[in-house]
Amino acid sequence: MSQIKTMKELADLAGVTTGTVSRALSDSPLISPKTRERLQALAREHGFKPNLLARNLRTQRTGAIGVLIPLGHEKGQHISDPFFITMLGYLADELTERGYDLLLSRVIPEDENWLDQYVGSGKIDGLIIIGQSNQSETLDEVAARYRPMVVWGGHAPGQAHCTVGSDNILGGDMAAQHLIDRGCQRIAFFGDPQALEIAQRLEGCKRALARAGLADKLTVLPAHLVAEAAHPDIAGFLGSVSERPQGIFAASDVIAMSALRALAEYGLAVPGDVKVVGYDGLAIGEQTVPRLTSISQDLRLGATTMVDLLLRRIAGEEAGSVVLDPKLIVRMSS
Amino acid sequence: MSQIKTMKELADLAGVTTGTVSRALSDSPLISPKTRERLQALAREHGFKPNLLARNLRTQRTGAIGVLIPLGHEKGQHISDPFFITMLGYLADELTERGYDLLLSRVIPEDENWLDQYVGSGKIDGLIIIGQSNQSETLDEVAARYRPMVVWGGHAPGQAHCTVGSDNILGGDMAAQHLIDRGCQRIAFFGDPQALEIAQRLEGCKRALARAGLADKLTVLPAHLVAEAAHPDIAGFLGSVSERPQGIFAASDVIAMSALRALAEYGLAVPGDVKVVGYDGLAIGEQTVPRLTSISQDLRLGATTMVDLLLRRIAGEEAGSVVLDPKLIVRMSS
DNA sequence: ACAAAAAATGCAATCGATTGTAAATAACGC
DNA sequence: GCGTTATTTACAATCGATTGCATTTTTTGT
Repeated sequence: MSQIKTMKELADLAGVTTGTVSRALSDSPLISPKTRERLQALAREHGFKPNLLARNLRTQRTGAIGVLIPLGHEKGQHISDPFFITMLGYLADELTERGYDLLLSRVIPEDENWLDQYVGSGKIDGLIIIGQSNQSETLDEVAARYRPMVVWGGHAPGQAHCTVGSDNILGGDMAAQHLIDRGCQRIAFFGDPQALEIAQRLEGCKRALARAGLADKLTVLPAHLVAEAAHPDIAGFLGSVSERPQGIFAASDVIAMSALRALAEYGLAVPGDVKVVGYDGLAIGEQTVPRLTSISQDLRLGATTMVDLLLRRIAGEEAGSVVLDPKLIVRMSS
Repeated sequence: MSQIKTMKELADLAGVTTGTVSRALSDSPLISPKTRERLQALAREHGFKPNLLARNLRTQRTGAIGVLIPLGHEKGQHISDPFFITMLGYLADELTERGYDLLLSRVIPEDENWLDQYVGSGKIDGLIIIGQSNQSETLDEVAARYRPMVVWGGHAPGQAHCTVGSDNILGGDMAAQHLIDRGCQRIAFFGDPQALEIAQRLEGCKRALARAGLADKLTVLPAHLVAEAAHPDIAGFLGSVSERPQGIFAASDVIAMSALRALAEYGLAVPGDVKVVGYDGLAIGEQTVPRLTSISQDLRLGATTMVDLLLRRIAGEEAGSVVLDPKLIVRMSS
């Protein structure tokens, strides 16, 4: 019952060669059922697990997918951000279900070839990147020579990298339209449009307002994405603004939560005095007081789609970007 | 400028052997400064990155730490649970800072040797497990033969596996004492004591109540850990209980958030009618309305400590369990 | 019972790096 | 200039599995 660590040991024990053991353990048809049984039993008995590194080296696949979170324009942003975390959870579920491991790295894009560190190191079969941050050009460049890569984020015409994300313009439109339907005339947008996704949401928001003839009633506050940083932004805004907005469209649920808190601190009732709509549809929106109305992105579907596309790209197929439908979830804050 | 993929190619190009290239790239003193310069420049120029799998196979280390989340007693629990996620983020920060990758897997312990799947597969140098769930025996058993393993969770006398966690008994005591100090006479504990950590928090809670002569004023509700499942538990409890508790000690912040929402739905003011204390001190507690009082665990320190212990164990040193001090963070809910 | 076809196993190269040791080259003293 | 010691570099084994091909064993047909 000594510890069997390698195929050689097991082979010697059974009086065969490593080739035979390898075939027996992988249910090769080239092996007789009898010896297969015998070797599998022996392996089980001694708790033998083949070394995956060696296998991967030989087969040239690692069984791991890299997940990268580039933190370009928001240094303070943490992996523990609810959005990342939610997406990460879904990805982990999806990947482990298909037999892949998930290699997680947080990257601060400092030197320019931060992506090349990963790609071609042989550790991963493919790459999923959560959020474009402000690195769209780098992503485009790498996408040209590294195929198995999928990015969560906004899709723009002429973009070279494969993305999955919701229709941010439509989503922004829906959010603003909902506020208008609820009677809001003055609307504030909270979010920094230097990120592509947020810029698109703002664009949709403007479109809806223009349609309703309220184009000049919009205020844009480039709030931070990180909750701790967003709160002072918002509190400052609420304290200084002359005409209070009747509706707030926050570019993410995290920003919306900060807004809810700031509003409560100013003694403003939600949705009585101010109505609030977020974006993402995170589960955490169920737990706020009041529960948060939001544009939902169906991140589970997004994760599934990203993994699908990625595996097809790994297999050598062509697979283009996918734009998902956003959905308005009306809860209590509007 | 063709793509150089292996050392052999680079060696041929430079007219040396792979051994020389290997030494040059690893700054070996056995190499002349001149050729080292030359080879390093050549490698840079052609964007050559050594294959990590091959290196790892040879050096017998992988540079990756496995992080496992066993979901024993709560199948519905998701990796996207705020606590996991927060811990995961800190671990990712800490590990990447020390040059390790983080290999994430969610495991549902079905067959008994779920842990052996991981250990000895050669993919990881060490293992961090977040939460004992109801798998303490398995962990003890594996710890006996697999050294580089650290577990987040409760520490009990006679435990074989190395743990990092807060002093749950003390933390529970502090939470209950705080509620008592705030004038609460009837106290409810929300949490399922079949998990070790929660059982210990309850024990501390009872200790404080006994000290104040309130031992018979405690109600225990074995609420689920998952927010979606906890809410009906709690709403049902609040609807059916004859004497409303004045203070609620929730065994986790996630449960506390569900409690806040349920209380709001019943029209109960927090902290006016009912005071609430959570456990974990998650950032998300800053965003609730009202902001949540909680027993903080300093998860960042916990992550640092786990990684420290793990690396020492990998190096062959002995390293025992660490118990961290819990801290009361008073916010607005009590 | 024997040749031919089929099945099972052994042999050895391979994946891409690392590293101990041997060989070749350079540096040095006298 | 030659022997001797230092430096450099080349050679080849190694990590642990996979797999094409050669070889042996078994099965089948007659």
